[in-house]
Amino acid sequence: MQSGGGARGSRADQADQRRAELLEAARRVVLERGLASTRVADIARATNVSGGLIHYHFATKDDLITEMLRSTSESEIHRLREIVAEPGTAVERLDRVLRFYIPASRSDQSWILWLDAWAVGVREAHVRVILLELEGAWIEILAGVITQGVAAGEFACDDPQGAAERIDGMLDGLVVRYTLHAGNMSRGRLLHHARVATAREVGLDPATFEDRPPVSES
Amino acid sequence: MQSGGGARGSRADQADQRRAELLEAARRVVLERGLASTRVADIARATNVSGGLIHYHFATKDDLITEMLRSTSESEIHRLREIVAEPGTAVERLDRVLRFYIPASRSDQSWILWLDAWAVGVREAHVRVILLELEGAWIEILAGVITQGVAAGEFACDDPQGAAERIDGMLDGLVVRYTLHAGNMSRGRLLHHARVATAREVGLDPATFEDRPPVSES
DNA sequence: CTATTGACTGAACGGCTAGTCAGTAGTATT
DNA sequence: AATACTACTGACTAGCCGTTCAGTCAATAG
Repeated sequence: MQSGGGARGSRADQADQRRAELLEAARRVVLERGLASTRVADIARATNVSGGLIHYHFATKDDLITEMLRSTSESEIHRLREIVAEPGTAVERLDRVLRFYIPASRSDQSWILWLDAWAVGVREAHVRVILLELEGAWIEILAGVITQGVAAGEFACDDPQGAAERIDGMLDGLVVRYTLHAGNMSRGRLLHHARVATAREVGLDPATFEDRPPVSES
Repeated sequence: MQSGGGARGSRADQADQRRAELLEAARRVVLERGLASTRVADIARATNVSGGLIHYHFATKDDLITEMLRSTSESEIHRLREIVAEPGTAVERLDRVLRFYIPASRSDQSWILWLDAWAVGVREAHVRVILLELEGAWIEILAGVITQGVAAGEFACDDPQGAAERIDGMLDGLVVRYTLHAGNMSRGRLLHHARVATAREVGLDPATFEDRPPVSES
């Protein structure tokens, strides 16, 4: 006689909702204060909840943080897959991926999370797994778009996997520079670098990317 | 205790030597345990010294860590400058820089330090300054070699600064991948990527780098 | 010689924080 | 209505860790 109807007020739903709320709060707090300075009490305060409740839903702080990283990674991968699935030429879809990679502005701090996670991932295998999945998805999707572009005759590239790894690596490194020293690397310059290097990898004139109209028009 | 070999007996020298010893121990311990898990007591133990002595030479733990990062960065920059100063064609010197960038083996963990430092640098400006100097030196030196190669007629590149930024970024990103998931990125593949992308940036056939006979390196 | 300074020790302090637990209120079950 | 269960609270605890400090010993100065 379980209340299988799944009404919004059911206890199972309430618990799931609270868990999601705590994960989201954890993400916000970690972005704001950094992983090393984030306390369980900070996350509790950000949710207007007692400290004890955190440990009712998550056995340890590590569990909470790890699940937060996992859910963030999964949602990034999901959005990325949506973005490449949208219609367009391979050039358009590839450029969309590049623009999605790069923080929209200085206030977009989502990359800070991964800088923190890299440092933790060096020591903790379960975090490393999440990072590997995220980076693997990026490379796989980049390689897929390139392969499709080659098949469509848009690109010339005899090693799409290698090209994807190089592009992904370059973006990672440049975003670090952008995140850490925004004064020395504007978003425009970052995007320019991404497009120049990508154009070379797929055998196009860099202007092909640069000159694309910013939004659909006409 | 021991008063060294005679000339090094003075108290000022003793203090300097102890400071250097503590910095070096701090570096070893941080590489081994990670920045977040490094305790003052760990560094004291690694030096066979009391915990109190650390604070006799360094006001706070942060001071010690920051100075350790600074001295490590400075010595890396110094070695890098030596490497480019050695004679050879621009191709040879550029390839030497690439090989110096990439960890010699899995046991070369020096990059772990910078992964930790990136995460800290997001929050702390004095660490960020050190990172900016280090990355700036790399880019400046890469751009210098490329410019010289262009002048010598070896390279074709109309934007050496941009090329250096892209190469530096790609190396950073790929080394992260190598450090975190060595199973997915061998040193050979990393070096291959570096050479392919660099060759494209300076207008050479990638085989130019690949086919060079292995030169004894430091 | 005595006085002073500098390097160093080891114990102790105090602030901080992850995790615990007994209790409460509200909801589903019988 | 009585019972059982679930989400939640807030006070508490245990232990970690940076920092301090009184005191020791050797080297140097006067």
